[in-house]
Amino acid sequence: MSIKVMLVDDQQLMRDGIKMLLDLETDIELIAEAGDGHEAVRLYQECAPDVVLMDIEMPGMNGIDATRQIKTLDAGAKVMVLTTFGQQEYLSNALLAGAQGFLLKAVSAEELSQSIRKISQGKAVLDSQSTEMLMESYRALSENNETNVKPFLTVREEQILKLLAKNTSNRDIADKLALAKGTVKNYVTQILEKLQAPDRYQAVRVAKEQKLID
Amino acid sequence: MSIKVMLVDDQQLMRDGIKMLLDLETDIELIAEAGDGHEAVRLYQECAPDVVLMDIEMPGMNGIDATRQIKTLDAGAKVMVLTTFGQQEYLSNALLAGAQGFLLKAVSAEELSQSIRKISQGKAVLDSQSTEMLMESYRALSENNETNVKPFLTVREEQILKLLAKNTSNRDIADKLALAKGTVKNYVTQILEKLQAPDRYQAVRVAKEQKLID
DNA sequence: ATATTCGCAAGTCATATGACCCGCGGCACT
DNA sequence: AGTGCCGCGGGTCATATGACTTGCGAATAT
Repeated sequence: MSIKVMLVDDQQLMRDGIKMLLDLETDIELIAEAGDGHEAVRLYQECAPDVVLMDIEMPGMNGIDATRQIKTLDAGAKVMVLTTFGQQEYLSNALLAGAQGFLLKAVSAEELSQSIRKISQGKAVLDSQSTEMLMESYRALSENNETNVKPFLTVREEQILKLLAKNTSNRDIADKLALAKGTVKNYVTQILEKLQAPDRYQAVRVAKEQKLID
Repeated sequence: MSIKVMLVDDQQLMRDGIKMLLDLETDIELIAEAGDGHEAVRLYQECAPDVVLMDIEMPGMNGIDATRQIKTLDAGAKVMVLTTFGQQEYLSNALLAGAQGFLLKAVSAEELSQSIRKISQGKAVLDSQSTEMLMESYRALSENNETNVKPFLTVREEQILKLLAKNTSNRDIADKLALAKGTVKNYVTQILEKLQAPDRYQAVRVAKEQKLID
């Protein structure tokens, strides 16, 4: 049983070239072609290909939006984005749209067919350059991620956290510290955010775990 | 010129196995072996290998810390982490420690030697399963990342941004809007954060690009 | 002419406030 | 009993303030 592939690209020449390459592979069958996003979505429903090769820059609907729509229609769809330019933004958008694969058109024919086989088995596919970019982005994001950088509370926040641990109401905390009730609520919200807790009770639990109090 | 590889793993058997595999490759030369992190760091400086194959779970210093140290000594070091278990945490830590490669020991001999060649050329290497995990993590992080969800300004912020665009000083903005100077500064800071700009001038530039003003 | 100091603009951070929303329990009206 | 309204606690958000830091240029001292 050969792998059924749909090819989406606005350039006829590119489509023809890829068609030629895939013709050489006995286990890969090109069953549909589309020239823009709308056509791609329509044809996907009609042909149910195993793998979609998706260009990004296209007139009408672009490849990212098309990918999103196809993934909405069929969460199991396997979409490999295939693009000339490896901007970080393209990669990011492709992944967020749900693509499992992302290749630059600079890849060799051999690499393309191997990648099609991989993605058809449900594996994720990324070329080296994009892997590098993704790693970089991941590092940058991790470092910025507030869950990593905000575990510590200010003096006021700690005061209030201690009262929370004694099950004190906002009203009572406000009286004790001579603050407006709204102010206390605000601090509680801050604490919840910093401790990644959904409410005051969980916050106290987390704080105890992390030895911030008691 | 063959690729000089250092192998770090606490299990003798694993080292011997990999040695055998690499012996079959004429362009890959195993020049050093270490059984824990400390030895790895020491030997790295002595032997200056092109590529380090690094296990994670080891007695004494683990592979993650060793990777971090090696990358501190030599930012251009090429470290490929090679591990039995593909936990998300291992992958994340390896990347944050600076590894360019991450492979599960489930890979084939063929894949290992190909990966060594790739990483020696400065390319990033990830096996399919880890690629999948990294994509997932990236998606999760991106969604939580406040830089993506906060492009919009409040009424006050917009007011102030417009004045910034006219090159107004904090003092003058404060007078015009009947606010304390500190308040204005605070709004400016918020705007900078939301627009991802380092200062007021860049903020205005970004705002114009994104059609938020003018 | 150079070094020092002073002041100011910009920016960061903790603090503070109230408007608003949501869910829930009690209470009145039917 | 059912329905609807009220009050209240909890939580989020925009707003507001001033203490503190830093970089820079102008004034002053050497």
